Amino acid sequence: MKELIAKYKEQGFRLTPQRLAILEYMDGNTSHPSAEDIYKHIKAAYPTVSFATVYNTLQALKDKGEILEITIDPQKKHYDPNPKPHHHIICMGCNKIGDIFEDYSEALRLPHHIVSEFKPVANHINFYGICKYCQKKQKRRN
Amino acid sequence: MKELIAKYKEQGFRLTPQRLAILEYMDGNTSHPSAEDIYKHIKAAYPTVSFATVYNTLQALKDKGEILEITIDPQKKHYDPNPKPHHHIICMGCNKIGDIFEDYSEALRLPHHIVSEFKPVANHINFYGICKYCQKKQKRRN
DNA sequence: TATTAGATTAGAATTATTCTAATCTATATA
DNA sequence: TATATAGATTAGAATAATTCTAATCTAATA
Ligand SMILES: [Mn+2]
Ligand SMILES: [Mn+2]
Ligand SMILES: [Zn+2]
Ligand SMILES: [Zn+2]
Repeated sequence: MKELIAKYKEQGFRLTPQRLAILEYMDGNTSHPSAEDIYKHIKAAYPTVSFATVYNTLQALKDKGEILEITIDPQKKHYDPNPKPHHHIICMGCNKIGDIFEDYSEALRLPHHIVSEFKPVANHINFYGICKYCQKKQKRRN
Repeated sequence: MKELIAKYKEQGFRLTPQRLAILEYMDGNTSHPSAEDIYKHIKAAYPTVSFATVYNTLQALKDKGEILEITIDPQKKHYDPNPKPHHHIICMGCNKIGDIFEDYSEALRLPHHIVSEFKPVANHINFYGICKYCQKKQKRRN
């Protein structure tokens, strides 16, 4: 975290209290928060913070490659402070997102006709499932 | 297509001209249109068609398992008349989406700690790349 | 301490999607 | 074929996520 801050300063990334709060909230956070989750959290300490700041900061961090934007929840984007390529599983009940650090890249060979149409850059596997909590909820309903 | 219509009638799925137009447009369509793409196309033949009808019909077809909703473009949902599980590659330049029918399921084993937290239901691989057209465009810029 | 490029803010705008409630119609049945 | 009606369509409002704007503020530098 301190190294992070030093690194950002070097890069001329101005460190404002709002940005520090966002960085602190994200640091090591494995909950894959949405912009709103982040906004609400930061707002507790900085009541005048705006969504624009949250989105601007997320965009800046994304551009730097420090966070990932996750496209798995059809409702909204989620953000991941772990930029190391990995995969996700989302609960179809409550949208909770889990990390999957398995490396499947060897197996994900693309067919030739695709490679001749697209230059592949990255890949990301979305697993869909039901979390333990939602499994219980389902049973209760039956 | 005719079988499709027969099948829907059996199921009590009322066949309106708007729905037929949507079905015809989707049938065999590999372009992964968005709701707006579909709306614009249908509107040419049925100028009073509404977005609500497009979304309602897509929802109904999704519920029947006849189409897939694709979460790969962070901007909007795309729809796929091919409900057979398969994967996609999206061009990071123009958002064009291609099909990948490779079967990777054997390789996509989840680690135990995930399986004990989530009951897996499905998976979908998003490949990201640059299509030929956008590759050319990039070169032109250099 | 003064300067200023860049950041923050409130609120408006935009975009995708869903909702509402009035009207219409595909289908079943007499 | 005419009628009844459950279900579909519609225009437009509402909602939700995200982006934009332009006025104000401030972190970093000198
Ligand atoms: Mn993650
Ligand atoms: Mn497809
Ligand atoms: Zn859940
Ligand atoms: Zn392209």
